[in-house]
Amino acid sequence: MVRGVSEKQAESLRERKKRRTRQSIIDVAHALFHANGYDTTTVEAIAAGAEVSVRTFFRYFANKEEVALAPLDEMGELTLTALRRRPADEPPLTALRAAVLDAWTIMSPDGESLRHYTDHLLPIGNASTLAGAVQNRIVALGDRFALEFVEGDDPDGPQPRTDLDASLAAFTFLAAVQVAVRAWCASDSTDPADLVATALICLDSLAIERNPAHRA
Amino acid sequence: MVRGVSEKQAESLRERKKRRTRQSIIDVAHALFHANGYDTTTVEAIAAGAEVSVRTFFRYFANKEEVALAPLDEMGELTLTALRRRPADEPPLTALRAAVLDAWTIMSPDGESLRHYTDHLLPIGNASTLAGAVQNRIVALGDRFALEFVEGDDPDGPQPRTDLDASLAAFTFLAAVQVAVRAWCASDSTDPADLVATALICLDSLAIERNPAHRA
DNA sequence: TTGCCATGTGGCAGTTCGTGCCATATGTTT
DNA sequence: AAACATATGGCACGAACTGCCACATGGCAA
Repeated sequence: MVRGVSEKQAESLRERKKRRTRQSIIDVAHALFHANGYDTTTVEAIAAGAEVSVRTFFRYFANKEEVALAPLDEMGELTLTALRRRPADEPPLTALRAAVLDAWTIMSPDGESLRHYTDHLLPIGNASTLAGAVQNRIVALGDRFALEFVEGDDPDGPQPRTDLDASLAAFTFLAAVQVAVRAWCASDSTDPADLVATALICLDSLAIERNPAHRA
Repeated sequence: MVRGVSEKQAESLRERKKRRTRQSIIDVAHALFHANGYDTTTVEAIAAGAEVSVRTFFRYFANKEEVALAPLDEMGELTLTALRRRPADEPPLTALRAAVLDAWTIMSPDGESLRHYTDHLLPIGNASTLAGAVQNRIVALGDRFALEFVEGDDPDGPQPRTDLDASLAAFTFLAAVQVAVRAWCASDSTDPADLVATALICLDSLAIERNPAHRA
């Protein structure tokens, strides 16, 4: 974080307090989730640990799921940022593949940062209560991915095409990543590098089954 | 329903009552959802309409979502059954495409049966509260699809392959269908035939973006 | 410093979903 | 008709949220 110093003064005391409170809630919540599991951890306990009232907790997070999935959201934002840095004429699947690799590995070549996320998200992935909420985030992310491709809507570019194509690229991509994540979770590996490897396999074989002859 | 008569006697009075109660709950619930929306319809109201206690409602359905998505589950079972009728040596995506067409159209060439489902599911699709639960069903269905491909595990068949491939086929397929369903819902069409057409477009263009040269 | 205004916070009452427990009612079998 | 299995209802309870109002705290101007 070399830059960012210059704009630090713009943050008032109020805003700093809010940031700290928010982060404190997240930290306490994830510590409790890790220790006791998501379901058995009450909002009351989180609020007590973060030294705020339950009412205030719900002012920072709309529900218990939101605080649990904050790291997932952060990862999504990271990927989206990486996607926006790709050249506009790149085919969607190529750009997405590169973007997720950037977000996962470039930012931390040793995989430590990715591990930071997986550590947070692995125990949560086992909470079946959260599965629906996770999927919701993924769908929302897919829509934002798709928007990137139709927005760069120059008619001469080879890729942009229709909304349907953009959505298809985004959601097949996310399906591949999900398959990889689920396979990695099901395996006994805890090494983030294995996750990256699995994801690459899935992304590479995304389009291999092009049926030679369709029976319409 | 020509057959099925022979096994009717096997259903005792108790079982008949339970079936009727269950169906009554579903009917009342969906009528209320249609009239007032999912969120504002309380379990208490459903139970009252079906003339059972709230406690009994929760013996038939684990939660409010389950009764709302009962038609979706039924459609999933239909598709799975259709999939099992496909020849074992068919490529996964081909088989899935044919299966969903069977489930959607063959069983009712005029599209009336499909409309029956869309009528039930369209108002529910607008309830964002249910989005997560819907996704949960889809993931569960995808796993069952994938199982069909690895179970038929004859090493000489050209398709079965690894678990990863099976999952990829299932989930990219479901992603395409979802994109189609969402596009159809976003459009102003209420004609199920348009849904089928959109789904076919999505399924056909599933694998078209095979990037000629990957930059590994 | 003083005072005013905007905003963040806590507490409380209330709604809804969902569960455990036990008594009662209904169907089934001998 | 008695004995058994199972379905139902009612109640108490916990936990997630929400609306409302009073209070406290930070920001800003005279």
